[in-house]
Amino acid sequence: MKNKHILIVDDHSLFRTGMKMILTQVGEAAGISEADSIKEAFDFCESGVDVILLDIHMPGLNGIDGIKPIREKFAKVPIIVLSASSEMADMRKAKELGAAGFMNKASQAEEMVSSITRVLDGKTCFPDDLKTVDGEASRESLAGSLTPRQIEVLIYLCEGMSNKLIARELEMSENTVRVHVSAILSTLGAANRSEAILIAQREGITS
Amino acid sequence: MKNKHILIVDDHSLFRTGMKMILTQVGEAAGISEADSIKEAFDFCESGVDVILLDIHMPGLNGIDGIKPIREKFAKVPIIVLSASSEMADMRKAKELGAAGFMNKASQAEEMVSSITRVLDGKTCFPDDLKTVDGEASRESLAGSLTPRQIEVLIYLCEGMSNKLIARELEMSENTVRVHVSAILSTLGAANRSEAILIAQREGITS
DNA sequence: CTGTCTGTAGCACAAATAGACTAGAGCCAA
DNA sequence: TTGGCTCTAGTCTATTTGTGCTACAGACAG
Repeated sequence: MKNKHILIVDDHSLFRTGMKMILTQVGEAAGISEADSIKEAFDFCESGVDVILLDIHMPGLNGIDGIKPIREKFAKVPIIVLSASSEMADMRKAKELGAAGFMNKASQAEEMVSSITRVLDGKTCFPDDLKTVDGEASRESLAGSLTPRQIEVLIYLCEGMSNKLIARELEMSENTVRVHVSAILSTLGAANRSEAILIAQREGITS
Repeated sequence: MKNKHILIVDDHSLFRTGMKMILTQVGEAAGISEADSIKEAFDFCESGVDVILLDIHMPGLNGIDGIKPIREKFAKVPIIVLSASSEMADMRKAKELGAAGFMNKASQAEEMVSSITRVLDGKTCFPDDLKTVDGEASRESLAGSLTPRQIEVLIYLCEGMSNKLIARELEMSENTVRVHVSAILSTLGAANRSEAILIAQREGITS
């Protein structure tokens, strides 16, 4: 775990602190960064990290929907999904979307460290129960049919921001934001941005 | 906080670790114990603690269900309820059951420490919305400052409906809907209807 | 190499939204 | 009865939003 940079993405600062403690004590990681949202996580990814610990339940855009855009933009960085509830559905979804591992927040510290080590070694790490991703294939999530950039826009959209503000935030023109928003509305089947927020939330974003 | 014994009850070991870190760094507490269930918490109570930090969501006996028995057996020990979700219902329930405080797990460390200090001083500590006592008056924070008609409009607003649709639904002119929506935005401190939806959801106004 | 997809951005137009006004009708408490 | 509040409805702007186009560059697959 030496010379590795770890990014912890969780909206609970105390969890981040606890995680950081464990890692500094045991792992001698080169660096540990903390982000409290997908949005912020992107910024850290830009400056380079070796593994991401991503909480699955966060306000705004769900962690599970954050996997895809991160994977596509920073393909080399493995993601370990964290969850408080060991729901099979969450695990399977995380695996399908390209996560490298899945950890329950209630796990023992040693267990977590070994999982992270495994993933840093290029392996994957899922609970035993998850043997196969069998034919059922679970219905495609709506977020899955959005492009990475659209999801980024959706993140800000879901915070109630105007097109102008989103444009400033993502450093693109307002026109471009509109194109993305239009595409999002069409994909989600929403009549307006308010409905888009509600649909995004219903599809697992605030649950 | 000196000479005080703090008990952390949470099934997530990392959260306990993070909490413990914060407390040892800042608080010079005399002792910090960790329990991962209500059952175990009882054992620690026997040997005497000064305040209990109790997670509301735990496997087995729920935290919220654990408040009452602990209060009855160890009436002197104040309980601060911890939750990942700042649900108004949870807060209210915790208060009714005799908790001395309520903290969101996503709070900043300083905020948590000051909450604990308050409670150790014999005070209570609930989020502002709930601070005004009187049971039913507590809910009246934001929703109470809206007129009945405004709340009706807000309900449809929160379904993502346009002014035109709301007007049709409530059988009033679109102009009137606008007046109500304007008043709602102003009262809630929202910049636009999307923000109004988010605020209304957070405050539990429409639930 | 040739499409296709994605992200970017522009233009134009219609619709929706937000804010600042005025103003009347009805209700209720001081 | 008066004053205040709510609900209603209107006008008038200014801004935002949503849609339909075109266009180009980069990535990627066939």
